[in-house]
Amino acid sequence: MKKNEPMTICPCAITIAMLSSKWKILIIRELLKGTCRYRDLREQVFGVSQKMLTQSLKELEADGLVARRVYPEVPPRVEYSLTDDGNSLRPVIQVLDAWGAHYVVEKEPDYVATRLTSTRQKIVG
Amino acid sequence: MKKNEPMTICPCAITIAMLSSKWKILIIRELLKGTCRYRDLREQVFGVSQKMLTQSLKELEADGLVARRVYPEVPPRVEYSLTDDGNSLRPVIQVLDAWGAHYVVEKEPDYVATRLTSTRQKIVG
DNA sequence: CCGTATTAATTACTTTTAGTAAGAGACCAC
DNA sequence: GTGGTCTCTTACTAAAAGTAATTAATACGG
Repeated sequence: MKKNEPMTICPCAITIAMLSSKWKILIIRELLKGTCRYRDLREQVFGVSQKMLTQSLKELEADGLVARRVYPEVPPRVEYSLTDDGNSLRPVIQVLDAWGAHYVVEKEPDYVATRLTSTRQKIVG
Repeated sequence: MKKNEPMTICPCAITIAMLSSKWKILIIRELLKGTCRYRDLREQVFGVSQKMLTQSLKELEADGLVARRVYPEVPPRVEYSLTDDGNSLRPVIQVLDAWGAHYVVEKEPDYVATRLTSTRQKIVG
């Protein structure tokens, strides 16, 4: 926790910073399937609140991973899609997915479910 | 946000649940290099507090990713290492690492540093 | 002896982040 | 006008993370 030290940036940490918060990864995972409206994401990304969805999308846009397109209609229509940088996360998401699937098989779904619903977040969908 | 719905577990979400919190990933990244004492981790995982390190290690142990071995000495010696399941995360960490490195090259280090030190966490090391 | 150093935690407290729920604006169909 | 749709905001609460001080046990220097 020392300050004013020479630091080198750890690439792994960058990825974590960009994706931090479970929601971002799940949002990108959904967007990998194709362009989505805000409403679709809210339905598909199980458990995300409107606030966190908006906030996550804003940050992802700022990081250049997600593109936002507003259609001047009423009711409003906003479409989200992945940029090239966003799409470059496909193999990352795939590996996360594969490891999770492997872990379930190893440990039995019930065991994993216990862990998911313990002190920590209940991520499902 | 509906309740009492039939749910299927998303493998990607499982991975996120197991690794959630930047510290766990950075801790595992360090342990991939070999067995470590608590003290080593505190030095190598830049910025982690004793509390978060202890807490993260406890959860990782509970999830079967990390093994903890205590030597009855004074001052105490506790060694941490990865289990087989923990080691199976190597490709995951590698992909995170690779993507982060690619992102830096794409965006220029200064730009990335800005993002890392904005509203969100300052992960370096 | 007595104070100091060491290691792996823990505890109390503060700050930050996430979650919940309600509302706002803009227009159209009825 | 009343209700409905859609994308956000805002105000508030709960949970998680960060900070800093403290502990237990003992060896070691002087």
